[in-house]
Amino acid sequence: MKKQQTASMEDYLEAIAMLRQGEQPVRVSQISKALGVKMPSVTNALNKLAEDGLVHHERYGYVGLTTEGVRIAEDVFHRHETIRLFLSEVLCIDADTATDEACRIEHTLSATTVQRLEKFVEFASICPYGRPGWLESLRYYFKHGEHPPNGCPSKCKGHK
Amino acid sequence: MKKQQTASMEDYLEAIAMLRQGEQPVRVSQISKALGVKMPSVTNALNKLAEDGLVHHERYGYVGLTTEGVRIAEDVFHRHETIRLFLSEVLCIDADTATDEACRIEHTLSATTVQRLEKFVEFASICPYGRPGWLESLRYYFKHGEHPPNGCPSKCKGHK
DNA sequence: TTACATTGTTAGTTAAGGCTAACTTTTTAA
DNA sequence: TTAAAAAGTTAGCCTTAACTAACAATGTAA
Repeated sequence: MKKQQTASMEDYLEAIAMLRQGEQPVRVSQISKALGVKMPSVTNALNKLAEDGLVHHERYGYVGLTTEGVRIAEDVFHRHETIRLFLSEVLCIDADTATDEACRIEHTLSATTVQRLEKFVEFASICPYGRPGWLESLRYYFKHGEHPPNGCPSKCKGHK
Repeated sequence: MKKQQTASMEDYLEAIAMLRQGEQPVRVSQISKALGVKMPSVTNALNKLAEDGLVHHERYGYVGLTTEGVRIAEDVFHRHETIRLFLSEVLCIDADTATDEACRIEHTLSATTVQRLEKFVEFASICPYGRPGWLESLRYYFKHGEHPPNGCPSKCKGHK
């Protein structure tokens, strides 16, 4: 029953979950806009997802997620956010690119890798002594292609 | 002319480039084995790639890459290696999983992100004072879910 | 040098997932 | 309250990329 969904189907589930957060009930046209596909593609996808027990969708009516659908959507979204944060916070990729890229990678990363990335971002941001020196140093390295001349900036001591 | 190749076509180019490094001339059967697809799929792919000017392939004969084919294959391989190294060296993903995962992600990462990842791995490994303390600290964090009790281990001083 | 195994190709099928065109249902505004 | 607009669906088509079955070429061993 819990068959693995394709990247495309995961995108539909994720989009529905996002739209559900607004006050409006979710409609085919909204999903279409959100994903940049035409409405017939949405109808088609919803039929498949309904068969798999992940959405409910009455003809010409509203779209909703089943419990299992919510579970998967949240999982995808979690992967998305983890990747986006990593790209943005650690690799200093600009916000829009990071979001785009997260959308593509979120479907191909293993659970383990996502876990590690998550811990990594955590490690980088919840440092007990403020932003760790190595992260400053990394940014310097991104910019200049070499380590800072005097080693880490002052905060490295704090991190130690 | 330089039309963007699909993930699948990139895989074929990459596989051919790998096989070319052995002493044997590259054959359809080898590509088939290397990618885990049947021979007709290979023939089909080679026809497309030949049309795009990326491989040459005489019927019932050897397979080779054109200059442009080599360029793309090397680019894919470079992405692959960068990702694999990051997963393996920084996130401590085991070797086989890292390779598998790199195969999937290599097709979806932007050039910028690959560059940053590359610099990151470089930053982490070519530290002027030996393995940086924060990397040890990161591994501790992976294992125990929290920063090391006494801050970085001794090598952090070295890094600073 | 012929018979058989291996290798490669062709033709046709399937599945996913997009699209357009045409039709139906629902909503809205005159 | 009815006509037009908007929203949704259906049907049919296209592309990618795999597959099997059947056929063709090549290589090898008796």
